[in-house]
Amino acid sequence: MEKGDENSKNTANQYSTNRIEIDCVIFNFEGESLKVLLVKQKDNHGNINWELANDCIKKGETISGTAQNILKKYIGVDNFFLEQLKAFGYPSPSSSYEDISIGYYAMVKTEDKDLENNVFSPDVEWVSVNEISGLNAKHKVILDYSLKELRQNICKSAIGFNLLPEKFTLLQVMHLYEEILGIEINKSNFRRKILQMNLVHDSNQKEEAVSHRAAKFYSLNMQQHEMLSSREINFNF
Amino acid sequence: MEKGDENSKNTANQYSTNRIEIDCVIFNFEGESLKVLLVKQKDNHGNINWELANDCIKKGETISGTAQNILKKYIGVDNFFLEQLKAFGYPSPSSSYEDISIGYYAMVKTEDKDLENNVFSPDVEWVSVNEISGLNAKHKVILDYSLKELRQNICKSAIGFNLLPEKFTLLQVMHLYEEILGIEINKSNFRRKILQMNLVHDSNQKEEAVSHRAAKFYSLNMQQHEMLSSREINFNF
DNA sequence: TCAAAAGTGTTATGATTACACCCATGA
DNA sequence: TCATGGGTGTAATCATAACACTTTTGA
Repeated sequence: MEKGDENSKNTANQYSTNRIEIDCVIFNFEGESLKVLLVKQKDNHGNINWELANDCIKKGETISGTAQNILKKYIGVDNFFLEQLKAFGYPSPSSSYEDISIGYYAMVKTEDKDLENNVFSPDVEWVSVNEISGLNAKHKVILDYSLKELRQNICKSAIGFNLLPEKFTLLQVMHLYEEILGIEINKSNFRRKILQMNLVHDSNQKEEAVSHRAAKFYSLNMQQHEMLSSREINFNF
Repeated sequence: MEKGDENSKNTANQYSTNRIEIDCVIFNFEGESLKVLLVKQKDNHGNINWELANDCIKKGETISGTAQNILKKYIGVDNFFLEQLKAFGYPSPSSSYEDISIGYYAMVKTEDKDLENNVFSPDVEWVSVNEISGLNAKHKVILDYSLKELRQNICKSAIGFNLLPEKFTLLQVMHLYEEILGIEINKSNFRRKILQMNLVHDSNQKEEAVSHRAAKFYSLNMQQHEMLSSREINFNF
């Protein structure tokens, strides 16, 4: 129980020698469905296994810097929303110290998703959150946690708009909330609510070439940095 | 940017050699004020410095296990609420890898606080959150984050009751919320709200020897494990 | 009998819900 | 002209806020 009585292979004795990895749950909203970027990996037996985008922390990198670099590597663009979830510990196969993952979640705008081309590796896929299978157990825990966090946070802040293009229709917003929260929302009540929040403003543009009345495009009435803190937003449906 | 090209002093090469510490913000509600346990520490120059209860991860310990052991060491009792905040990174004085703190916050019931005696060290103090000074910068960040988290979580779950004795009056609950949220709450509206939530039940006991009308004691109508998940609680004042 | 805190009741306001309806457009 | 989705209006219901009031107790 006293300090300094542990094995000290590491230069920083007295400190633990846990292995640390950064894992990113990268979200995208496309075709009415919430998707996550998964990376294909072959294990020693040649079996295919999916995992979250991840990397270890490089010399000189901060932990959030590592997460940002993972995003840049897989997504190419660099206007994304990124926030830490928490640290996850799990038994190490090779050490008596737990392995540690620091989980992050990110959101990428649909319009930025000329991603398929940018991604260096073909072993990458956007998978609907409802259709994920073969994700390793440790990453499944992080994914589930990120979904819980995402659901909570889109209700108390405007971060959900990071999944939509710059210009969007009110119904797109509604479908986003319906999909992520797994609920049905009344259309007219949703419109009234979001409009009187003064959160979006009319861009004076309309849909074109749709086979029904064209919807107005709106854009978000808020700076990126205001998203998480500030402004009392309450999307309780 | 490729894996495995970093310096590999550590046995676990390819993995980083960040130093990790577990920090605990331990809350207590006493005499109408929210307090935090701080530990006195002398730096190399003999100056007094306060820090959060902390330790490094011992061999064979999980990260949450380390946090629990910190609680046991400083508090003595072992029925406390404990939850992780997140991982914090900050520049290391001695390495090009960031140092990492995994922050936790804990709540200790007032009645369990025959703590002053149990605590092994005299260099420990309960300080009102409004009166904290001399806390080192890294721990200040964690403390501030824990307060934000605490404020959010007591509004959407019943975890705040972990700061109260088993039997409490409705006004005690109200004062707890007023103190933590830094607001004033209307008494009759608060009573109506909490009673119709069916969250507490009348214990058929009353205050004794008070120089005013004795208040009823209530107790929480919920199991510990239900606290965080489940049950739609909404303490929006 | 007074002060202090417990505890009750009432009304006004505002948000949410449910639902019916009209509008614009391409096929 | 019909189907489809965009968009408006309204009445009922429910939660909240504000505030005035009564009750119980020890000093």
